[in-house]
Amino acid sequence: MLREHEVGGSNPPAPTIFCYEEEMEGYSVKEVEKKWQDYWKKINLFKTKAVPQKKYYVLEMFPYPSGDLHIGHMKNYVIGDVISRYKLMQGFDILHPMGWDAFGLPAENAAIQRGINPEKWTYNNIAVSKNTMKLMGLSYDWEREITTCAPDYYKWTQWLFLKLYAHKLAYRKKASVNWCPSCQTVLANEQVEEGTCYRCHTPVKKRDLVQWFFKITDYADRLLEDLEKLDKWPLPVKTMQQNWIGRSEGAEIDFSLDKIDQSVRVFTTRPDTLFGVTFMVFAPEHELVPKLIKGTSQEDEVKKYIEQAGKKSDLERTSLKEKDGVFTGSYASHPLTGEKIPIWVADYVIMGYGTGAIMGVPAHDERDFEFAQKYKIPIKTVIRPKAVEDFDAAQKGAAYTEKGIMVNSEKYTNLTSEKGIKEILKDLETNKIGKAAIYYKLRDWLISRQRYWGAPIPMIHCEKCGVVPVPEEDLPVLLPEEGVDLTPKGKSPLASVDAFVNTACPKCGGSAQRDADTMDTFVDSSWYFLRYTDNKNKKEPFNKAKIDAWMPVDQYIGGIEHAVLHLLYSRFITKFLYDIKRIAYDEPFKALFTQGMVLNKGEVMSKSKGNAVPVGPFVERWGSDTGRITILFAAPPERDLEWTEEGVQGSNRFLNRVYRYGMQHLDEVKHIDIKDMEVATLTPEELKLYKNVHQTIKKVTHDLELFHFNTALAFLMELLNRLYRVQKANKFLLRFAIEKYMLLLSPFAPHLAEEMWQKLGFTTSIFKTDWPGFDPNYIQDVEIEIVIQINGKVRSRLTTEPDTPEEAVKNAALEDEKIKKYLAAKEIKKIIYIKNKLINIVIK
RNA sequence: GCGAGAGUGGCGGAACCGGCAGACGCGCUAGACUUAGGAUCUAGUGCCUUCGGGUGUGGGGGUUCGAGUCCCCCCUCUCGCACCA
Repeated sequence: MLREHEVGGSNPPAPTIFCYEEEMEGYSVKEVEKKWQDYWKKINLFKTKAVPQKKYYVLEMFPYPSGDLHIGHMKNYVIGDVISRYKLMQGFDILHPMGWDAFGLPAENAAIQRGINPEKWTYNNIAVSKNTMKLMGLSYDWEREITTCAPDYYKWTQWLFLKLYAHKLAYRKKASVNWCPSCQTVLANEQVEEGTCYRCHTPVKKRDLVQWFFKITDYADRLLEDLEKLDKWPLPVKTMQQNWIGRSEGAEIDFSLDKIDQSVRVFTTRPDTLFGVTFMVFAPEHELVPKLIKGTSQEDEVKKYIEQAGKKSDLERTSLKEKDGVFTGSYASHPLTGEKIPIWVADYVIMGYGTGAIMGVPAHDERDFEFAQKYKIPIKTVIRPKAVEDFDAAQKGAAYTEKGIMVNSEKYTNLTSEKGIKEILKDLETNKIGKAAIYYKLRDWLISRQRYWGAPIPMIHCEKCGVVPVPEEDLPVLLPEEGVDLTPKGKSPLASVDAFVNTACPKCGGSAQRDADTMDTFVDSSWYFLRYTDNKNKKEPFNKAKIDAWMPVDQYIGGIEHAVLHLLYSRFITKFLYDIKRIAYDEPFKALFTQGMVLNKGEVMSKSKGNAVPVGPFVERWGSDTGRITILFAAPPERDLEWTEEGVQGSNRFLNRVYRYGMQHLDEVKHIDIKDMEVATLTPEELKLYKNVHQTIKKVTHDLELFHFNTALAFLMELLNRLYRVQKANKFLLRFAIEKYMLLLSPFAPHLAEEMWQKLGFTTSIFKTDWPGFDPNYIQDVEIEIVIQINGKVRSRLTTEPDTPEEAVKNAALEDEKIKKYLAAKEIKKIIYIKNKLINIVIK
């Protein structure tokens, strides 16, 4: 018995596992798979057509080349490979490329820790990964390979930056940003998970820094609305994007201030609660706070509070903490009643959303309620539930947050919330103290990184001319290879490379400095799927005709972890390129499939956890086909999959059985042409098998369309079991069954299917053969079983021809011996007949 | 707290519109072939049973001739968001 740790290990393989057919000497899976991989390459099977007629673009998320690929990676690629081969056999012109998301921190860390050049490290890893992919026999067109850290790729990433800049969608601003102290760089909002860095899970800190942003918020509405177009995306991903964009409709309302001759703007989704405002809260970072407290008795206390709040991380400020705050000693006046409203500072209001100031309506907002209770601020009810005449939130001890009927609201009293919102907005607008507004949770995409191994931001800082873009013809701005100290010091390593930084201003020719930051690697991957369509173009990122011929991606496959990262960024960049008329589609991925993870001993398979099963040694021992079947059969692909030794053995057993069956009958069927088969001469038993083949073609095809690979394989196993049970059969029928069987199996176990195909005497690749169709005339079974129920319980069965009329079935059922026994002296109330399925006799 | 998804044998998982629950595989049991079996083949395998049958899809109720599937309530788990005004 193999122990689990031996899977893919270095033990010499047992010969019976290693061979499809134990009797055949020197016949190893390894050699057979190599043979067909070489053959596919030789005949250019996966070469992309320059001009596709009927295109199909299938793509798996490209990996970061960390070296050894493990089974978790393999799952992603195998799913894509099945689809690609299936579509190929259906006559599509396929684009199925692969590449490397090659910029990123691990290369830099390896360089720091072990003194290896990041470029060298990365290209070594690419070589290893690529070699492993070749062992898997994946159907990539390697001519289309791209590498994001190669200058001929990142030149165009920089080009993209310049285009965004030209359209005012790339800008620089000072902002409070997320800083990861471990990675020593800033992060975009999407890259912070529960207050920690998505990569290393160190709690992030806030820092005020000048950084480059992409204005993704300009696209918030379209990114949200167009989710509706993505009917072939999984709902959870769409929901996550929807929540992330976080659109809310409401109003901006201005409150005038007593201390200074300025008003403060708040955002609220509930203008109908305006009469319930009993206080205001400003975020500690709000720009007006210093002005408000200047010279007051509260000044010191407020300053102290702000200072403390500033020290806390986001996590400490938000999670599970009782709200606190301080009174500023200052007041605002109510825009409609003129009432004096006390202004507080509290860190439950954050600068990052809305205007950084809120109107406090404790009666109708849970957070405001909690705050008001703590500081004994009045709670004034202005909305009542429709069904309750006199409602008081303070008495009830909880905020009423639903919509309802307005009360205590002067002329608006007795209006519904919906009506009241409209009326109040109208009046605010007339008085120019408020208007309808829509706010988003989505923030602009912070793309500067203070690290070396990324695409340099193509910008130059000139004392005279300000920020000047590098002219397009000067791209790429190359990363310096010499004299770079990579040790993180909180600023970009490039900043201290004089030869890189010092340059001439493109505008005035005077001395100037290059921007020393590099771009977020998610910028690299936000457009890579476009480059595959024209990966060798030296003049432009892609040719218009070529990209329009291939885009959008028909089927994208990857992990759900990119739901609001890569997938959102890619949609944004695609829409931008559509707007500047570079591409004809404004959504990059027509269909998305998110596969589940591979677990080993209950934990996600990963190198760092030490439970990764590397693909190389595994394939070496068991073959790629066995790995593919194990992955595809064990669970539906969207679900997590527990990798087990038993699963591997079962899959290997299945493939051996397929091969053995083929070999057993090879002599018999080798020279048969199925065109000579006469279905009319088949015996009833043979006809049944013939129909089984047609039924299997139908079911496997159907399941492939739905990504139900596990059930498709179950049907193939079932058919194989039936074939084994047939002792003697018509040669033509056997040939027919084996041929169709190999075709159906080929997307799943391509090497074995190709091998058998050749043994059957074919001289062209099985993948150049049409996917089999079924004859609808041979789908229905020769005879069917009808269940006889009494009061819904199965009591007997009868066998009959399909579509037997109701009367005949009824009579037969009533004549059934077992049934008769149940019916003795009972009154039949009614009989329900479901054609070809069951008959239910209802008795008293 | 909000949002999404899921709960079916010893295990992974099947079951289209409400119509035979447990396909297929693993594991297990017995047998065959064997020097051997960790190969292969055959048969069996939800649970209980007095061998008639009873019972069974997280728990409880309901609709229906009939519910894993539809409706209501509750429990558990996974994932995402998390003071979003």
